[in-house]
Amino acid sequence: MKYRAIKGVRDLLPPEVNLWQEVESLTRRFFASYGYREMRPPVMEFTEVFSRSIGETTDIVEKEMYTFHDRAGRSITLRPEGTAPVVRAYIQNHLYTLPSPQKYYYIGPMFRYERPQKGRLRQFHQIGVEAFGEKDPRMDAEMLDMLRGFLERAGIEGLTFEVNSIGCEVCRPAYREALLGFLGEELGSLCPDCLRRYRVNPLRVLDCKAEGCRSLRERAPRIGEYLCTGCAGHFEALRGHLDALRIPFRVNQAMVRGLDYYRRTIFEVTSEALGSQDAVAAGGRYDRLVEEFGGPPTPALGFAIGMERLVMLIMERRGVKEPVPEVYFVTIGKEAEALSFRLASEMRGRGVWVELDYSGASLRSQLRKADRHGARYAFIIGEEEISAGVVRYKRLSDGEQGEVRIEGIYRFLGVE
RNA sequence: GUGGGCGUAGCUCAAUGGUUAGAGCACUGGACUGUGGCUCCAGGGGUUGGGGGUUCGAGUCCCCUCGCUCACCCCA
Repeated sequence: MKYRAIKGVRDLLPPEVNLWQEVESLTRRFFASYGYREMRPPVMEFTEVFSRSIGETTDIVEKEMYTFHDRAGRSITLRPEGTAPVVRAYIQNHLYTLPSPQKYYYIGPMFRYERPQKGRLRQFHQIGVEAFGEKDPRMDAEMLDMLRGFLERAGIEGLTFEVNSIGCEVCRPAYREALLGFLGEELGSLCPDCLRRYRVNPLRVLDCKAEGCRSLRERAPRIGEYLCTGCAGHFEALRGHLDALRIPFRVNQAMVRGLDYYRRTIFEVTSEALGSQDAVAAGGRYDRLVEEFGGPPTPALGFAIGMERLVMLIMERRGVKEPVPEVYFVTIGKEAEALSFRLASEMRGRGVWVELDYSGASLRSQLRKADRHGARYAFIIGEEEISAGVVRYKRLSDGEQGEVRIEGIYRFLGVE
């Protein structure tokens, strides 16, 4: 084989692609009732759009971005996530002049240079939503409600909803200091990975799977105790609203986000059926990002759903059904071939899926092909049928056959 | 970036260091001249991922390399 696809990307083929189409159409229908409209930002941006928002020291920016220089020497990056481009577009197109809140969704590919594994690709796809201009915690709850409803409608079960508040620029530094102080006394019992986390992103130590670090977590200071009154009140209200909407959730004080722009609410939806990369969807608030991008102060929040992971879960639950042709023409003789050629064109024009056989092979061979294609009906035409002005139909599921006049084909098929 | 597992026909897999690398499924045709599925028969299809080495002899053993996959890391 001369060429292969690049590592970590894949071809999306039928019948799986049918499932993707279903998911996309559910997205459009379902999100619309929450007032979300589609936005289609480009798949590439100036590199700073990502490095300034996601955080210079995050893994994504440090080692996972597809970055290159265009012919004018500018640094361009294939989007590793969707929020930053949408925020950029929100500001550039003055969408903040429209009545708040402004709610948008997008569907499309993201790119991260990582080692592929189950549920993790270098080109993957997200359904993302962003809502701008509303700080009320009911907006957070509304968004989780939409996410919950969407996943339910997609037919997925056994999901865990976790929420947390990581505070704001006022209270988070205080917690960070407290945690650093605590961990500084315990460096001896940290695993090698956590020694690195201690320097880079200490909050992540709480998330460690190693035995020693886990027991440390019990005694570590908790973010909940360090939230300022604003953040604490916001979080408490959110929990109340989630209860009111009967959204089952768990508070996970160890939950951390990998992107720097998050403030206050963060959340994650996971499934045990996914393997090690178990997050189906995740998101949170980013109340300062619009301002940092040069827009007016605008509270905002959003989430993204991993489409590959979502489709994996749906496939596991109900598989994929392959659509089949309605009619497969089987002909004997030139005259019959010509007739079926014309008929097929007309039928297709009326929306019937018709397949033709150009092989000129034996009747049995043509019928076998009709069967292999999974067609519902074989339409058989030979000299007898032509002189009688009929087609002979054979229902492939049970072999029942008979004749139908050519004018009566559509009624026979239940078309119109 | 690190570690484990696996690379033989389109797919799933056999083959103790020893003939010309096989089977099932799939594909094409026939048995069955205008009736599919079931059965039987036949046919096409291979650089055993690639390179080097050991050996009288390598799909099999050794080294390198590439790919896939799972996990770590990180995340959707």
